[in-house]
Formats: sequence, C-alpha cells, structure tokens
Amino acid sequence: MADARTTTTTTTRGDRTRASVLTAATGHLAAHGLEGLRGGQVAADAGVSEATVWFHFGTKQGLLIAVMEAYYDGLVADIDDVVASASSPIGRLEAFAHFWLRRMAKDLPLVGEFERHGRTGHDDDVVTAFASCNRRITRGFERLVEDLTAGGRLREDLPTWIVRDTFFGTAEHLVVGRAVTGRATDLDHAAQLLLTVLLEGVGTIPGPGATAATDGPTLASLDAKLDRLLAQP
Amino acid sequence: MADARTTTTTTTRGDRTRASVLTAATGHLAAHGLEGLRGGQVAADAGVSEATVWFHFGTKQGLLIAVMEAYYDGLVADIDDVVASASSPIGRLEAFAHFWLRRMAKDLPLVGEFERHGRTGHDDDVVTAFASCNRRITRGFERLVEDLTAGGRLREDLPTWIVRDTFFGTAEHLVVGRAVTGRATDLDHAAQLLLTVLLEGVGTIPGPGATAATDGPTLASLDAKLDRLLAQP
Amino acid sequence: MADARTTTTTTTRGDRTRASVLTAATGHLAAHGLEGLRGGQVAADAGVSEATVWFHFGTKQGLLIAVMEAYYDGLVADIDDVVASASSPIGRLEAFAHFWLRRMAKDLPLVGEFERHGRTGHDDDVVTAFASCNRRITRGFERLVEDLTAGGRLREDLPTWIVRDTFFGTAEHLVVGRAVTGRATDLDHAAQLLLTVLLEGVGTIPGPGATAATDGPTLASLDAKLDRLLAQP
Amino acid sequence: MADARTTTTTTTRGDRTRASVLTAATGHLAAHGLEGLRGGQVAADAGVSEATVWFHFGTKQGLLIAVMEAYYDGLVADIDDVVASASSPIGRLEAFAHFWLRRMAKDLPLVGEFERHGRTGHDDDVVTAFASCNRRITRGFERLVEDLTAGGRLREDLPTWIVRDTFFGTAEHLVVGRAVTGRATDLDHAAQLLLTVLLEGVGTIPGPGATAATDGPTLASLDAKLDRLLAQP
DNA sequence: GATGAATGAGAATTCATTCAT
DNA sequence: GATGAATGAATTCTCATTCAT
Repeated sequence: MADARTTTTTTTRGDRTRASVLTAATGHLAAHGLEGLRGGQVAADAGVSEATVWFHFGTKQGLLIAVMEAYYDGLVADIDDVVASASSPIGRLEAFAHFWLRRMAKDLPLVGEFERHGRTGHDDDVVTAFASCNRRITRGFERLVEDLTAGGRLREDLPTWIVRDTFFGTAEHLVVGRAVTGRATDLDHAAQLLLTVLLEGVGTIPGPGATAATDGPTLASLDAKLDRLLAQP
Repeated sequence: MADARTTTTTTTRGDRTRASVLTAATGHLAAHGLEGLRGGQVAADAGVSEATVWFHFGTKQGLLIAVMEAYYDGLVADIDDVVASASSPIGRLEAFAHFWLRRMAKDLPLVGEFERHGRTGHDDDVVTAFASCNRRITRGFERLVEDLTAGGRLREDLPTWIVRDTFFGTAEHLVVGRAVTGRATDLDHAAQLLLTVLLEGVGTIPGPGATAATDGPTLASLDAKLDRLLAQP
Repeated sequence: MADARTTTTTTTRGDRTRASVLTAATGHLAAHGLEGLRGGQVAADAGVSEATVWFHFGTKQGLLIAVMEAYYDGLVADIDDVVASASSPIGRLEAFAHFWLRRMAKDLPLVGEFERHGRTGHDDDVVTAFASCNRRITRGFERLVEDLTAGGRLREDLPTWIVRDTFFGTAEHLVVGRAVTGRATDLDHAAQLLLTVLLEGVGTIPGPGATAATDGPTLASLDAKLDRLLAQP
Repeated sequence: MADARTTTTTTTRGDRTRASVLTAATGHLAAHGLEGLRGGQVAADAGVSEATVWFHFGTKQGLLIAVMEAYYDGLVADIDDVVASASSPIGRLEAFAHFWLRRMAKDLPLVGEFERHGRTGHDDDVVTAFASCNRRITRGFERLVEDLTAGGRLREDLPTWIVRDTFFGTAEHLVVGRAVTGRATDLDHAAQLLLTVLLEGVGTIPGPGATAATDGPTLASLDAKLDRLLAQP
C-alpha cells in the first residue's frame, strides 16, 4: 500500500478512483461480509457513483478479488519487514507469531471473508485468486519452519503441514475465541503460549526429541557436554 | 434425531413436517450457507409449501436455530457414546480426537455456518443459541482435559483455553486444508499427529512437563551449569 | 378467450390475476414490442404488483409464451368458426382470406412480435412454443388447400408451401404497406385481389392448368357436363 | 462500398474509422438486432474506443441510419448491375427475382431490422431514412413491372401494388420459412416457383388475361347455364 | 396444520451518452 | 480525431414474509 519506490509513480485519475473504492469496499467487506456488501454504499463511501464501481471492477466478485489482492500485497510486505527485523530463526518465528496474532485480531473478519469465498468453490476466479494469495503466506511460514528444522530446533519426524496447521489453526481460534481480547498484552501473552504449546506440547511426557536419547543432541547430551566443559581446567 | 426415550412418543403431523423441513434445511445450509438457503428450495425438498416452512419456524434465523439445536443434540449424544466407550482419560482424548476429525470432515460446512452466524453478533437469538450449543461441546472437552490434568498427564502451567484452542483450531485447519482428505486413514493419521503435537510439541527441547517427569537434566539445571561456566575465569 | 363451455369453470383468484396480467401484457407487447415491455407497466395496468407478474410468469420470456398461447387459442377458435360458416372449399378459402387480412390489420404488431422472437432462436422455449402455435395455423390453411386440390381447383404441379408462402407473405405485405388501410372496404378489396393473383396470376399467359386442356377437369369439361345435364328430359 | 469513381478519393483517418465502425455495426445489427447492438461491442470489433463510435454517429439511431444508407447504396448498385445484364423485360424480372432471393437469404436479418425500425414510427429520422431507401428498391421493381405491362405481358386490371406486395411478400416468406434453405439450387427453384405463381396463379381457372385470349366458356356462361338448369321444373 | 397467492423492498448490473484531456 | 473515465437512469428478477382461506 505505502509504496516508497523512488520512481515517479504516475497516478491517473482511474488509479485514484480505484484506490478509494477499494478502501471503502475493504471496510464494508470486513463489517458486513460479501453478501452484506452493497455496491451503492461502497460507492457513496468512496465518493463516486455506483456505476463507477462496476465500471472499474465489473462484478462483486471482481471487487472482492481486487480487495483481496491489495490486502495480501500489504500483508506480505509487512510480514517481510517483520521477519527481516529478527536475526535468529527462532526470533523470526517469534516475531511472526506476535505480528500474526495482532494482525488477525484486527483483520480476522476481513481475512475470514477471503477464506470463506476463496475455499468454497462457488466462483472459480475467486478461488484461484485466493489460492495464489494464500500460498504467499504459507510459503513464507514454511520457510521459517525449514530454517528451524535446518538448525535442529524442530523434530524431523513430523510433516511440515501439521506444524503449519497447528500454528494457523490455533492462532485463528485464539483470536476468534473470547480468551484473547484485542489488547496488546493479551495478544502477546497468547502468542507466547501458542509458541510454547507448539514447540513443547502440553503433555508431561516429553516428545521423541527429548526421549530418543540415542543420536541427536538432547538435553542429556548437552548436559554431558557441559559437564565435560566444566571439568576442563 | 428420533429420541429413544421409552415413553410412547406421540408424533403429530406437525412433528413430521418440522422434521422433514429440518432435514432439508440442514442439507441446504451445508451446501449453500445461510445466505444461499432459499425457503422455496427447502420447502420443495421437504415436500411442503413455502408458507408451511415459515409457519413452523417463523424466520430464517428461527430455522437456523432449529437446525443448529437439532444438530448439536445429535452431536453431543454421539460424543457421549464415543467418550463412554473408552476407559482411560488418555483413551478418551484419543477417541474424541478421532471422532472429531471424522465428524468435522463430514460436517464442517454446516458447523462453519453455525460458527459464522453464531459468533458475529448480527442476530442476538442466534448468538445466544450458538453459545449454548458450543458450550456443551467445549465443556465436554474441558472435562477430558481436567481428567488428564488430575492424572498428572498435562502440564499445569498452561491455561485450559490454550489447550482447547490448539485442539479445535488445529483440527479445523487440518480438515479444511488439502493435507487431510476425507479418507478414514488420512483422518486417523491426522488425529494421531494432532495429539502428538498437542502433547509433545514440535520442538526438540522438551517442555517443563518433561523435566518434572524425570530426574534427568532440565533447562534449569543446564542454566545453572552455564552460569557456573561463565563464572569461570 | 371466450369460453362458452357449459361446464362450470372454476375460476380461482390466480386465474383471474393471470388473465388480467395477460390482457395488459398483450397490449404492451403490441404497442412496444418485447424489449419495450416493462414489467412495472404491465403490473400497473393489470392492477397488481410487479412481483405478482413475475410470480405467475417467471420471466419476460415466460410472459411472452403465455401471451402467445392465449392469443393463438383465440385465433384458432375464430378461424374454425369462420371456416365452418362457409360451405364450399372455395368459399372457405375466401372467408379465410377476408378474415385473415382483417385480423392481421388489427394484430400484426402483436403477431409480428411472436414471429420475431419465435423464429430467431435466442430463447429455445419461445421458439418451441411459437413453432407449435404457428403449426396450428398453417395446418388449417393447408387443409383448405388440400380440399381445393382434391376438388380440382388447384394445379397439382406446385408444392403446397409455395401456395402457403404466397398467401401469408402477400397478406403480410399488403397489411404492412400503405396500400391497405384498416378500413373494411380496403381490406376486403385487398383480399379479393390477393385471391385473384394467387389463383389466376398477373400474367397474360395462362398457366398450365388452363392450357393443358387435356385430361383433368377444366372449365370446358364442366361446361360439357352441364350441357349433357341440360339435355336430359 | 469503396466507390469506383475514377477521381482520387482522399481517405482521411475519420473515413477509415467510420468505415470500420460501420462494418462492425452491420454485423452486430444482423446478428442481434438494434436493441441487442452494444456500443461497446461494436467499438471493440472496430478496434476503436466506444467514445469514438458516438463521436462519429451520435446516437444508436444515427448509427442505424448510417448502416442502412450504406447497405442500400450497395444493394441498389448491385440491382442495377443485375438488371442491366438482362436484355428482355421478362429476363430482367427473372434476373431480379433470382438475385433478390439469394440476397435476402443472406441479409434478411439485417433488412428485417431496417424494416422493423423503419416502419414503426418510434424515431422520425429512421422512418424518413428508411422510406427513402425503400423507395429506391420499389421504384426499381415498379419500373420492371411497367416494362412488362407495356409489352402486354401483364394484366392491366390489377394495381401495381398488388404485384409488388405479392413479389416481395412471397419472397420474404419463402426465405424465412423452412422450405427454402440457403443453397443456391433451392433458391433458384424457389425463384422460379415464385415467378410461376405470380404470373400464372395456382388455380386451374385461367385469369381474364387468358380468357380474353379465347372464345371458350367463361364463368359467366357457366353461370347462365346453371340458372337455366335451376329454372327447370 | 397447511397452503395459494400476493407483495414490499431491494440490488446488481447494464448501457448509451457526456466530457475533459 | 480519439479516448479514458464517469454517470444517470433504468429494469429484471429475487425472496423472505404475510394473510386469507
């Protein structure tokens, strides 16, 4: 959204109109859903006539797709910033988790609409557009996971998708549920808990990473090494 | 649906009409959502006139609530059966997980509609009805968790809601995503993975619960040793 | 339209509504064509709400078909009456010609709409309905032609369709053109001319029917028979 | 279309644009009728913007008139060629009949649109323009008829308009109906039949043109004999 | 209890046409 | 001469809901 490119971006009248319509439509979509979005209201909010809305976006679905793509453009850019600001793999995951919960707490109604119409195949164009947007997010997350795995921080006996679904699924339920309000402290706390559960589990029996005291590094093996280190003069 | 009370249940004509309307409405709700549910279609499927539908259920919201309550009646009954068939707390959790994934794989569109309209507060009656239905499910799950906690199988440093949200959130994403098809083996495998992640986590560093269960090295003990190491000249 | 059956025709409210809508729609169709027919205007003229129009007829095409079938019902009934009132084959043709020109002078805009939408295949239902209606008319005409042929009044070396197309095509152009106003005398005169041209042609060289004075019944042979009849005591 | 005057015709950009728009509009008019003609489609087909179409032709009616006049220019030129290529009056009529059926088989949808909007007086400009175009055709036909009459080939007791309406009306019905496909042989056969019927009629009783040529029995003489027969005891 | 009939209140598009550039 | 953008004005059809029977 905020384009800081130094190139002279030529902004035509059409561009400005489209932008204001998209802004209005985004708000209505979050507030009332696609079925509740009224072309006339969007137009009024954007300060143009209703015909102008359909002139630029054709149909409600076209408008939805445009809103979706604009939103994900901004989202991906923000994610890149957030992830880039952390130095270690685990730090990146943490930064992403905190960012994600906050963002979802703000935008879940909107993103929920994207998912609702992007998953149920009532309109092929919407489905296609959503799939492409969604992939940009999950790819980014999977790269975080791969970094952690490469660094030996994640068990290798679990498929990536279970990690991904646990993260995004839990995040969504946390935000939707009453347990997490929109307050920053609650969200950060929830993010911490989410990571804790994701990484450590909620059971008292340690996972194979800990118990499989055979090959890879374990607490026990680290402990042994420390002992040797301490034993050195 | 037809309750099994031993009393002679008198089935009036109205009861039969309501039942057939509910069946039809349930199908349409799952297939097209509440906005896509057409009174005329439901009536046609149920073999009655449209006026009859509104005569019995008043409004679309009334119909939604009736469908919802009927559905949760059956769901809770099934859950009770499933849970009752396992003997140990952990067994009950496992049985529930397998049952839940299978059920959601079948009914997620329907349940998703319940959630969508039950959470966003556009109609108070629906919200109230959904809250009550939902509570019946989460209460049941929380009792499972409490049993496990009481048996020392769960960490006590985590609030119940994070466990609950992790379970239901991950389950939902698993079912929605492409990773889990409707095939029984996939679903059972996914249920296993879900429990593994929930209980053990995906990280290689075991949680505190693990330390408590053994006498081996803990983060605390490692930390202490590192302190000593740092203290060395 | 005018049903004189002695059976007690039960007229429901819906029947009455449909009838008044059809009457209004027929008028608008003749005056403005199908594209110019506005649901709201028809409804207003019929004294019902616009929704009622669509409730009973579904779409504009549905309305067109209903108007068409009602019109042809009345037309066919009238034709039957007219034809039945004449005793000889040639008299029936004459009666039909006079009737047809008068009717077309009155209803050509309407019938023209039927043809326009019934021939160009933009809507299959309309095409099908029109074909069936049209066939009722042409079948009737062809029966007249066959009677004349059987009576030796028509040349047998010409296919029926050229007779049919000459009659209906010429009639249409006569009515459409400026030559024939709606006045009864003009119409009757035109009908006479039409029959004259159809039967005798406009050329000065007689057709084979007349010249081929060999086998079939001719004026000359009739004349001979009459002479014999007169010669009888 | 591109006239063959020997003068160097300067073709401006505007001329070229108008020509391509007219070509596109002609096609759409034939395919979808005036109501179905969309400015945007025409513009797209012509490779210009929609605004350009209205810049050059003002309104839909203006476009219709321009298409019409261009079409009749070409049609009249072709007719002149065809008629000029025959030497005798009767040969000219035959040549015209064959040409006309073939042309109508190709262009009836287009010409039908001209007639529809040119006859019903919803737009005065269109009516005026059509009348002028149409007169060019009928004048030409009437000149053919006059030549034949002057040569003694046509009965003089019939008004010209009945001849004209019979020819054009029958031709139209032949082409519209199923009896005549677009195949050249069918069309030529139909043209022959049309002329046969027009000149000779379909009846077995010759017209006055024929009776006048002989001294044989007439309807009047038959009538007199029948009267005598009836007068017998 | 059931239904045929009727309707109010939209709501998404469509499209010829205009105008500033 | 050409066009991108904008719009006013319609119009068909939808559908939950009501009501008399």
